[in-house]
Amino acid sequence: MKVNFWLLDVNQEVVDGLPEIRIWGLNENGKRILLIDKNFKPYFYVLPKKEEDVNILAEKIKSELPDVVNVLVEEKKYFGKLVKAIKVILKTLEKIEYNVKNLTKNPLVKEILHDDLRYSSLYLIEQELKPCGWHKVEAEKTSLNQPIKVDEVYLVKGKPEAYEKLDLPPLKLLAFSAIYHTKIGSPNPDRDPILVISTVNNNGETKVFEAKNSNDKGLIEEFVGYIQSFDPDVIVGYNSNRVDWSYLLQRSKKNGVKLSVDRIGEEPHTSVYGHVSVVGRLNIDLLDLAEDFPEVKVKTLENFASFLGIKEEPPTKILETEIHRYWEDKEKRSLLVKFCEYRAMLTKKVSDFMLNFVFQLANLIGIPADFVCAAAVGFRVDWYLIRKALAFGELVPKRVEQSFYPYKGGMVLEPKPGLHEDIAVLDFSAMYPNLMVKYNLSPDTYLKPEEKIEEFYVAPEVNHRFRKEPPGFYKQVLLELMEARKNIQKQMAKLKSENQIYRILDARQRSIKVITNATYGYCGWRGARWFVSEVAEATAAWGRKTIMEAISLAKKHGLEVIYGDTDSVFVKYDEKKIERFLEDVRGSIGLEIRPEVVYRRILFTEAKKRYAGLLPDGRIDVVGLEVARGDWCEAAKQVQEKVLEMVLREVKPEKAVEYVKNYTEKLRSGVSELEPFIIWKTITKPVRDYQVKAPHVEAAKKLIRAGWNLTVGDKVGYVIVKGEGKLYEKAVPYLMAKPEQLDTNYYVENQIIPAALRILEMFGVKKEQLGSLKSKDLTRFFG
DNA sequence: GCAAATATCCTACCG
DNA sequence: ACCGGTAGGATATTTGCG
Repeated sequence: MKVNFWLLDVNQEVVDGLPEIRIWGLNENGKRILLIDKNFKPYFYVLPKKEEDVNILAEKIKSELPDVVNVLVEEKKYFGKLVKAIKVILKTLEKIEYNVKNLTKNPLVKEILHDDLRYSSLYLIEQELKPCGWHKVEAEKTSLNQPIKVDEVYLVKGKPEAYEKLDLPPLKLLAFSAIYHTKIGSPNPDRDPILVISTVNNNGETKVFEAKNSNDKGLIEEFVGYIQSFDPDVIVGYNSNRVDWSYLLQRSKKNGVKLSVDRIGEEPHTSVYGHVSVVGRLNIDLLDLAEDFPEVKVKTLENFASFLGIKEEPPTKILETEIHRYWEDKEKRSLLVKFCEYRAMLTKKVSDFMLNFVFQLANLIGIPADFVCAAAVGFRVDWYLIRKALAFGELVPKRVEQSFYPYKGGMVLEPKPGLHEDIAVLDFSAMYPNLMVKYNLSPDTYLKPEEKIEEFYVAPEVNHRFRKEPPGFYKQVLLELMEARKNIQKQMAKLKSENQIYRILDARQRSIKVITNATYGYCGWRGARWFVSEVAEATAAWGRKTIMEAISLAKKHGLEVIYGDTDSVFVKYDEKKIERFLEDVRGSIGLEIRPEVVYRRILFTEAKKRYAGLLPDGRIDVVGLEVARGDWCEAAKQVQEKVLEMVLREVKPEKAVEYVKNYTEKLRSGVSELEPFIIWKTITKPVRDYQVKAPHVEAAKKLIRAGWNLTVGDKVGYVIVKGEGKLYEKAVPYLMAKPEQLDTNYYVENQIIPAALRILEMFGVKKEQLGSLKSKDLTRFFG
């Protein structure tokens, strides 16, 4: 019989020593199904050192190595070159490692490939199965003797076939949030129980599980029981991969409870990319997705939700340090529970915004959704290319850390400082991808210096050569991506934006854009499987040539160029001239350049990559300046923003001077809250590895000493307090400081005034006018 | 011997 | 654990000065 299904998750099992693939899905009737495929055999490729040895080697492998089912000599491509490869098909997964080790020592063997690709991922790719997409397959009903949480189990008989259908099946989703007990520092699962877990499902039903007398055994059992009875397809949390699942596992172990939350009655386990796998369900950590939004500086659930436009205030604001007091106070405990419910509800709402994109990204990349969320951009591109490579008959290179030389990147023009009126920003659309297509820049088209052929492109400055024909791997992939995106946009144009299909299409085109734009960065990444530095270097070189040509054309058309960065030119707005210029660029450069925005007024300092402009709708765009940064305190950023408003909207710098002066005077008299003065910085390496004593590192050490878990990548929020000595001696985690301790002088002199002066010094303003007490002349007298 | 000048470290931004 | 180009704060080290 034909079975249709939407692919949720996939995993591999070994039954009686033989590997099998398990596909978890939903069918068109909304039933949960499991498909078991026993037909796919593990394999790897062997490349001989000398092509003439291929048959001897193949024979040898077949006769001498254990577990080999079959050996095929195939014509493949490797970095575009035709090669003879031996496909070694095995009966089990067990002997792969042994055989690979054995062959590595064989003098006839040059390289072994595909043994580093997971069996279940290879299956998805080889069978052309796409996660979060619809397929049909010939299968027959079967049953398993282990208890499995699905409506039907099938044995796969044929090759699955994808079909186009955009609608999602009726997925059951469960969002959860947990609160842990602790008196000092971070909660420790060895010591501190789980106090509350709250869940919200996609029907809006809320559940709360509470510890009884600080014993969380019952809580865990009830939580597990609820997951089993609600039986979600998707579980979402926030920071669940790193924190909640491991905490739950450790508390379960301590309580002698089995955390069987998956569909086969087993416990969650950590998988690749730090992702926690729950068999048969998608376990999605929304924090992984927050990493894709650089606008969100401190990645709390609340900040992420607020960025997405979810305006929900917490019932009570509870700091981490206050949790145990709320719990121990019988009257306040309900507030803590409400707070947990609020976080679960926020998690659910964030998932409503994100899931379409997640599903479309998984569908495009071709690996399960929970997997794709946890993978960094480089690995997403990697998996996309692996799938394309197999379709093109290309062998997949291994991921090896390559030696690496820095190379020249994009070109940035010196801005013309000051205020300018009516400035148009014109930029090349998808410059790097288009250059890669235009000049066929790809790992397989790169010509080494000794290679002699007739038709090639030569990159400017760096002189790398690339064959014109045939179209390279990157070119084919990029053309396909760009074409697909155009088609989707055409379909979208026919629909209304509130239509569900429109939203899915939008998510799909966004996921395509992400991969397209990451391809250049990927090709220059030394960890990339298809890393050839010359490709990245040539792309950047062509980029520089292109923008320089655009600049000289702009000048030829009488346009005054104010600034430019990589793929953009900022020119004085003149409709007629710009029109002729754009036309000329299309004709003589052959790439499309588009008007992006016309700023009514724009301010440049002498610095590159930093400016602020007044948009036609009255809003202000701030680029690169302190307002756009996460490592300046909120107060300084707000002052700078106010200053920019007065300068750009009203052109009244003197008004801004008054404002800043009043502000600093008031600030010097003390503050009542710390929040606007917290400075957030990331800990980028283990604290003992730092070569200098930096304020944020000293603050981090204080937190660690107080029992907080701080790991690389975490942000530390600190304030500067009054006292003697170096700045780093006065940096204190904000949780450990009181408003009256704040070193207001530091904030005036080193935060507010520099941020304001950055703008106002363009108008000849001196820091003394803003209330600074520090000046070179004065220190000479008094110092 | 000290302060100014310069170098280095560090983070976060732009495209 | 995607690239290079860039700014700017703070600390560390060197230089200049009889």
